[in-house]
Amino acid sequence: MAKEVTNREDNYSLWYNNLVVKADLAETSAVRGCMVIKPYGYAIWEKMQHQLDSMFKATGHVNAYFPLFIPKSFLSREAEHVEGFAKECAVVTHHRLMKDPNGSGVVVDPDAKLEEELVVRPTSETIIWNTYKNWIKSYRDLPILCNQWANVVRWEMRTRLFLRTAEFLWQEGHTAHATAAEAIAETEKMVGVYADFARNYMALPVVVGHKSEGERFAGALDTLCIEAMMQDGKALQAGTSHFLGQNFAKAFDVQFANKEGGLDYVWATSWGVSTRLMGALIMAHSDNNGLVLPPALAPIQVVMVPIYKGEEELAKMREYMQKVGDELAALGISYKIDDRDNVRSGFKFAEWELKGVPVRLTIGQRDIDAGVVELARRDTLEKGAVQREGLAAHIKDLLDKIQKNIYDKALAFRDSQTRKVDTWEEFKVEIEKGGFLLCHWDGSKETEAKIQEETKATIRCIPIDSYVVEESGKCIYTGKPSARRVIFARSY
RNA sequence: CGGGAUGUGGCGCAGUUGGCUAGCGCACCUGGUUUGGGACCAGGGGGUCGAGUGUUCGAGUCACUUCAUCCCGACCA
Repeated sequence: MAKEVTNREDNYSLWYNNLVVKADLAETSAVRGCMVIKPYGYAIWEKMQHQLDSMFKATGHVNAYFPLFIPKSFLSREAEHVEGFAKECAVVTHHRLMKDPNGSGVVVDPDAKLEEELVVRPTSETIIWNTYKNWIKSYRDLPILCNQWANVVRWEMRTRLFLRTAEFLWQEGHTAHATAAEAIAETEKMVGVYADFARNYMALPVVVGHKSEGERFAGALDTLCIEAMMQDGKALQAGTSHFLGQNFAKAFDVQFANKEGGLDYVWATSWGVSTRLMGALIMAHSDNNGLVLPPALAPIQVVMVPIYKGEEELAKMREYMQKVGDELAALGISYKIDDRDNVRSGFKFAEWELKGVPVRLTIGQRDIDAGVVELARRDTLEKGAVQREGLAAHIKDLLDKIQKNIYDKALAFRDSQTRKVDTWEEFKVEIEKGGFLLCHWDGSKETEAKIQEETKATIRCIPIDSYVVEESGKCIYTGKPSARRVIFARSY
């Protein structure tokens, strides 16, 4: 039988697409650019959601929900914001269908035209700030620290499962503060939460940094981000946290009475991560055998496959494996007993590897007799016998090791693909090889645009916690002075 | 919206210069033998060839139109 997954090395895009489909994560839908997230894929997303949500709660945030539809006029209140999103909005113009008078089927009822068109939210700043206006009168009403879990629509020209779909799931935090300092602190705090989540749960090494002016969120004064590197050397923006200044407060006239009795505009932030994180997870760790899930996000951490002959022996195995399962559950480890009788064990091995389950136990009569189980690690593909005695504790320890190993491997890869480049000639050669290029840049939007035009490389971020190189040098493109290096890369 | 390609059972494909009953692999169903790395044997079901028009005695195959999808650009979390 042919391999389910094509080789990463042959065609990274095709490999990625096949993997997503074969591992039962998602598939394209009948609607252009949209995606069906299948139960297994959604289970991973739910793990992410729950972890992120608890981290948001721990930092004082609460959840709320705002409308899907945004009056067109709201979007245009903030000039840069509308410019950034206008080209990719889905617009609702009518509210009723009718029978086609000239044939069969239905047509849009021309009499049901909306007075004002509604935009399906590409992001919720405008509708939320229009709401916050009513919530905020005094400094005593601040801060407001809300998050919403929602879907948004951005009508992209070209889509790719998880990484860029016309509709996607995400969370968006929107906060309101009395002072700029407090809002900036919030922006920094939340990008820190994202970095923590990416590193410790997704096992994804990320660089925290500032976006350049050209890459900044439409309407923000500053955008902080986490940037990751995929196994093909391309960069992926995995999360953003924006300091919005008073732009939205001014656009929606949100003022509050300060302690001194004067009126001030509110300071705002917004921050979000999306199902794109699923794409990052898949592309960062998977190999040619399929998905590799970090234990912290694996819906199933341990799968047990019985080896048996006949009903009677299967029943015995079930009983034996259930005891192992109970011990695992007692330590908070999720497991699955794959007792399907209609597929062979070899098939099961391959299938669970494809789905990225971190640990597999194979148990047959000869293991029981010897007081061992066969244990296979997904991350290293090693397998060997482990004593039945103390098995659950051993696995608990092992899951931590696997989590760390996956992170270390990704980090080592990223470091190996990151290098300093000092001349324009060298830059043009190196960018073709992929990876992060640490370069001096004169800080201008124009230079960044020209470099992008000529090489398709963008400034991923001005790093603040990894690859920080504060040194004077000359811009690789213009030769003008520069005080630090920034990260250039091609990106998704 | 520009450049390129592809549409044939659920999926992946073959189908020579138009020709007879449209094939193959995987998957599926039935029976049996198997079961420690994606089993094997036998039997079986399922497609009018993206859609439309035309040329022809005859079209999966040729022409035109149209739709859809994918890739490369522009756009992007």
